[in-house]
Amino acid sequence: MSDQATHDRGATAQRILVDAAALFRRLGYERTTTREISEALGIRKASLYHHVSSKEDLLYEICLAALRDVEVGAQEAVAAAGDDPQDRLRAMVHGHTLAMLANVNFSHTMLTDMRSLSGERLQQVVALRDRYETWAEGLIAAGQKAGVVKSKHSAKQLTLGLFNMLNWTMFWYRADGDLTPDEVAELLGGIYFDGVFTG
Amino acid sequence: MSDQATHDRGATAQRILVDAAALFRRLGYERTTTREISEALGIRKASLYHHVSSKEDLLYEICLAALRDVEVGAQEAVAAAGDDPQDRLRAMVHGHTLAMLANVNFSHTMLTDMRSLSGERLQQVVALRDRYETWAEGLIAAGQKAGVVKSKHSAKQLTLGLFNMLNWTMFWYRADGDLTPDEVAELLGGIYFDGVFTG
DNA sequence: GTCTATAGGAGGATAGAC
DNA sequence: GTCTATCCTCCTATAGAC
Repeated sequence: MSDQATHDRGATAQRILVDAAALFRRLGYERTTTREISEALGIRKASLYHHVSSKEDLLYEICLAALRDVEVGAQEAVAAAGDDPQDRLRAMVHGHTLAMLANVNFSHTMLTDMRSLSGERLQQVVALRDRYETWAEGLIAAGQKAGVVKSKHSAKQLTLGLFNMLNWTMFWYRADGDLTPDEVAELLGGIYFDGVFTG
Repeated sequence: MSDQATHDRGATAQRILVDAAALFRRLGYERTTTREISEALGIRKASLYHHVSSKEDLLYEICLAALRDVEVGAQEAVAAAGDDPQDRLRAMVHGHTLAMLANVNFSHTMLTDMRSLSGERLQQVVALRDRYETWAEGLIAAGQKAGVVKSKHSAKQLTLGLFNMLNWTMFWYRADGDLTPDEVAELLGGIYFDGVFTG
């Protein structure tokens, strides 16, 4: 998790977020109890509330941190990639994947348990996600305009396909698995950009 | 839902599954209460238990039905496709996508809330899913052997990419949206097989 | 096959001492 | 900043009448 993510939080509050995200990924937000979170931290359940105002607050902070980290990771990679539309798209996939997998517990929680947020907070998280996806759609549209991305489908539809390819990864990625984050990015980008068929 | 899915269930029990799956997709399994399910059916909460032995039973039946429908849909499509490895892979994507979207509430619940099953039932559902994914991996491996699928990555890794591309669809697909199931299959297959870059 | 009533437990959150 | 004790609500599931 970036320092930026937590620059205004105490060290304990930050540990709570990290431990909670690990539990949320494993058990799901609704199934995880505040008692389990406190036990992971070695304190009593009531002590949590000195640092956090509610369980839903934890979810909210995790969603914001996850979205911000991926957005920053992808956009910095693209900014460093120069002007070539294909290079920019490859950089987006690489930056997105590395940021997502560096904090896979956060990304997983955000994508699958976002629905447990209530009212305004849900709308805010959805709006942030939509803003990011619209930015990605712009990269694809630029590629189409330059003639390097196929135009059989709209940029909107190709963006749906892009996030299909990227998002599901958190369900099977393991830090101790066969593939490094770089290799995952290379695999997914290779398929998305060039396909699996020869010729 | 296929008749096969439910040939040994009463009509009411089947309605309960359908209504429960719709609620589970919208709210999540853990958040959905038996009261909400019973209200969707127009009966009292206690009356549910005449048809179903527990809330978890509902989830279990939904997972089994979802897996079986997709597996049957994909395998029948492949059987009808003949011997060409590329045709067989295209048929798999088409059959899988149509079956998944025909019962998107079931597929969504299976893929996201499977983790709420306990013990033996979870293992059983995971084993069925793994069996299906291994079958799909075999189609890809056959394509590699025939030289029509790239061999830069292993069949296992290309299969991870395939289900990335397919599974996330249920998070955004809407029956009243822009795309028909056929168009979704064409979009996702087009990207997976041939990529989005020109040339 | 559906109902009313209730058991029995767990969950999130708070009060107030230390 | 952490603790013990407790409140209050809501949940799944069952009992037993109709």
